[in-house]
Amino acid sequence: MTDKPAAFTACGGCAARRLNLCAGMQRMANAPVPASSGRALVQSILARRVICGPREWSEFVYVICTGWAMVSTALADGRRQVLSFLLPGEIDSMASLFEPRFGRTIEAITEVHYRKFRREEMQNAVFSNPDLLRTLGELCSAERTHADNLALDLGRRTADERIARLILDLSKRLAQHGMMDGQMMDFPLRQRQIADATGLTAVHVSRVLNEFQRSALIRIGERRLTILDASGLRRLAEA
Amino acid sequence: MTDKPAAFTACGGCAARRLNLCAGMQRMANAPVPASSGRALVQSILARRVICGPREWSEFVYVICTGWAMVSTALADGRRQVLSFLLPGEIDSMASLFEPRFGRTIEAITEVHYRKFRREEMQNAVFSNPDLLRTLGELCSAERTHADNLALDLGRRTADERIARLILDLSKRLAQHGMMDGQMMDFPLRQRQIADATGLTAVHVSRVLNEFQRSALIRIGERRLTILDASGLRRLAEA
DNA sequence: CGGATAGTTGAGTTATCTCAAATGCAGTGG
DNA sequence: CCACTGCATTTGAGATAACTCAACTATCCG
Repeated sequence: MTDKPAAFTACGGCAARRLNLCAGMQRMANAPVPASSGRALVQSILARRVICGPREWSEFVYVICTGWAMVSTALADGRRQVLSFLLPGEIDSMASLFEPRFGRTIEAITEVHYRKFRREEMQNAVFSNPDLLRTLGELCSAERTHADNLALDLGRRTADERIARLILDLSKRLAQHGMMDGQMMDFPLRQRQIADATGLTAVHVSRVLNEFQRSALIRIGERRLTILDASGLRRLAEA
Repeated sequence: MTDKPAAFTACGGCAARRLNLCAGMQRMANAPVPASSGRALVQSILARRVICGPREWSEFVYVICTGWAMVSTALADGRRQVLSFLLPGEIDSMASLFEPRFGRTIEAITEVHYRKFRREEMQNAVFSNPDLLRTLGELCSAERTHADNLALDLGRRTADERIARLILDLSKRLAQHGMMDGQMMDFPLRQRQIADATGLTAVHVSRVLNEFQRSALIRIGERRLTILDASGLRRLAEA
């Protein structure tokens, strides 16, 4: 829970596109903390810690600055569905700009630096700036597309397809952030988390991932993933 | 494709809540067509017809006035996922207020009367009225909740749970529209459509539905559904 | 170093799917 | 009005993708 303005250089430069906070909002993310807000709004949190719990009424909107986070919902009996992984510059949902989002948990996957904006201030900023308003629309639209694809994945695609698509989606988003090292990327996800994102079990994820490695599609190790055969992977995913 | 202002009385009175267009927008739905728009914006369409195709660039936002419609995405090989069923007063997605929604098909399930608003006019109306703006936020939030639940259903719930929940969700929404007749409701859905909404096959939907009937939870016939044992159904759904 | 967490692998199970045939029902055209 | 065609539903039988359980190993973290 320390102030770390230095950490923000990481989100300054990237040309965010899809679920990301685009230019306008990124500017906000990097802006100095408004004098009006009486507390430091920049936070850092350890891997695996909860950033915002499902029953927490929060007056803040959270923006990831560095690291990976995830958003999930869960059932009383422990079944859990990951709704999205958040990369730097991303927000848990446009909807949280309007109302606190009950039932969703945001947690850190790696160590995360994030920034909290008072919902009200953020709303005012957005609604008073036509530029930001347009951005809002685009993000809303992108978010909807993401939700649609998730439903299509979970409802209609096979395990292989879902996992291939997850890998490709992450690599694409990381590339947009300039976070790909050739075909290699950071890959801090646990198989359990992949399972909860794809509606599978961890055991099955393990089998599929190993099958992918045996077929020389990808290579995983040291918490990093290399795409060896992008077109093969895409063929699997596009089905 | 005829003008049918009379049809709108049906959407005038209901206290819309979740995905519905609430008070403010309902007022818009019932307002006279702006003189500026050079064509009749009220349409009627037969059951099973497509209202807006997946590749169609539409400058309109569609609001259902009477009847049931559905929104879906599909894969090239025919696999299809229904994203939501639309009841009177509902809009396909808040996001369509900002951008045309490619990849989604809106089709009529029953005969449908719907209204088209020019996206731009609707945007202007919403952004110039703080009341509508608040409504927008609520709807955005409700829509996100719906999407989250859909993912949780498809990824983590059993067939029985999904189907029980679909029935309860529809009955709840119909009740909000004053469209329940005691425990009885219109139920124009084909099993194929239920299957595509729940990520199952039509054959399996048939089995589950019959099992529900054998257990005296529900009763289906004549395109109507009666909930015989609401608490039993809820117990199944809540898992 | 030691305990906890994460990943692998095998064997057996099951929810759901596929295929297929039989029946019902609705709309069409003669 | 009826035969005809096409869709929707039901039901059975068998197949399979993904799951569960369980044991083992590897990796991480304090």
